[in-house]
Amino acid sequence: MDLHSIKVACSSCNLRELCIPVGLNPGEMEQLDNLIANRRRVRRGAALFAAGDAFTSLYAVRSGFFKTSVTTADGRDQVTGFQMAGEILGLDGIVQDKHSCSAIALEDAEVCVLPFDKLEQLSREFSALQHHVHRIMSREIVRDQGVMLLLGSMRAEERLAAFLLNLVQRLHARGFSKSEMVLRMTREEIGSYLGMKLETVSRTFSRFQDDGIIEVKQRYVRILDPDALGAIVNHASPDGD
Amino acid sequence: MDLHSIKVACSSCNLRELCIPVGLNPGEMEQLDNLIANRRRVRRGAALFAAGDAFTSLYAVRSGFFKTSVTTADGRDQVTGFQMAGEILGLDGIVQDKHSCSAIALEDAEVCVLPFDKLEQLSREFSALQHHVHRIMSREIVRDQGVMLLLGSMRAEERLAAFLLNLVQRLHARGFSKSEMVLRMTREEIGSYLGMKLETVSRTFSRFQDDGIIEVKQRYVRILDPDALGAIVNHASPDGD
DNA sequence: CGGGCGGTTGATCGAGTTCAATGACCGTGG
DNA sequence: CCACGGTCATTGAACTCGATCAACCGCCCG
Repeated sequence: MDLHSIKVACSSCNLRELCIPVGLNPGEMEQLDNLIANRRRVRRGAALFAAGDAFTSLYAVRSGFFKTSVTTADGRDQVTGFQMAGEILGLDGIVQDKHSCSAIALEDAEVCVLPFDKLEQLSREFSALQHHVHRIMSREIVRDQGVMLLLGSMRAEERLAAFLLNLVQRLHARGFSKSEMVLRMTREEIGSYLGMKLETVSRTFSRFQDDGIIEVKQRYVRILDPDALGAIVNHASPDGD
Repeated sequence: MDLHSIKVACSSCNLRELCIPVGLNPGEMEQLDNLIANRRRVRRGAALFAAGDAFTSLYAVRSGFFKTSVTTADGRDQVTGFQMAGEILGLDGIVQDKHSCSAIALEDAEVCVLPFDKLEQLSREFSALQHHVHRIMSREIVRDQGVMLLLGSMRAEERLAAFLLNLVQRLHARGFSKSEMVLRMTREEIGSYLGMKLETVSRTFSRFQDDGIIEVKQRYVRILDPDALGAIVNHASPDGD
């Protein structure tokens, strides 16, 4: 029981500057503490929720790392995102009262469970919380637009460069290095997310390494030349203007 | 003045079964009527809002047809969606109080302006409206996941087939034909949305026509064999299982 | 120490892009 | 009413990037 429902407080959480509590005053945060039913542990490889599951709650990642993916009728699937501490999972479930994607832990993880009916109730009382919920959903929409841009109009090198910069930037916001990281996902998962095959991901990593832009050793990646990476992202055509 | 701010009522709108009012009782709908500041006309080719514009309102498409698109630093842009009557525009603006994409009218259009602060206020009073706003945002997130799936893991034929079926289905929900349509966008815009070049779009149209699946004449499209189109979408590999 | 999963690298292939020319449609003005 | 210009669409031919097929490596864990 203790393992699967641990009472915690947003007000004392070290993610409060990144997670739901952002911008709430102490009184509002206390209400939020009452909302959070419990935490839930998810083992590496296990699903927090799967496509088709009934929707009841949103989840705030407390520790660990997730991927979300959608699946077609014929079995192919597409990774739609990777989520780390402080990020919110489950927004897809609201429309149809069931989840349309699956969330799988890529390493042992822990999430805070936010029963959605209670969150709505509390949002009606506190306009700051209400607006914050709206912002979180809008942020997800904007993020998705960015992924569409990436998938629809970037070449392999640009996609991987954008992916690495995005990842390291989010890790940095959580206190990790600005230039080093250990990837939590396989080449195949990166490929699925970026719309390319695992071999292409691997080759592109190698090319970046040969060019002295990054250092790669399996899951470990170090960015040596962030500017070069940035230049790759927003400079498609190989002309020199 | 009259041309640009026309008072209207959701309660008497013929889109009330598709738009914001869905599921609201008469009292709630009356409140909604007070919310809607006015309508706004947008000429073909003009922007309802552009990336970077201050966010103040959501917009419900009353008539006409829009595209939304995002632009990279280096000038490429990606069409992220097409919107028709009853659909909501502007959700991307909430996070940063400014729009991150542009909405361009593909034909003369009219929208209902929904000031977002007032919508939030009203949502706090009426939980049905609140939940409905959440559903609209979640629906957009799920739609975006579908586009990612399309862009990340489908081939040209599948993308176009999925696109045509989606479009005709939405038109049918609005009382139009189940099999015929006139496209409001160019081949280039379709290509941008689907992550392919206009020539490929055109060639794929021609191939579908040669196969007797559709009839195409410029912007006019008639679906002759919807099942074949459906089979193309969720049956990637050309093996016969 | 051996088995297996994940990753790298090479060789070949092909879907879709690119470049280019032609054709259809539409509004405008002579 | 028709000629003209412009935009949008179609089609062909050559090319290219990334996919596919295949072999091998290396790291981790039992």
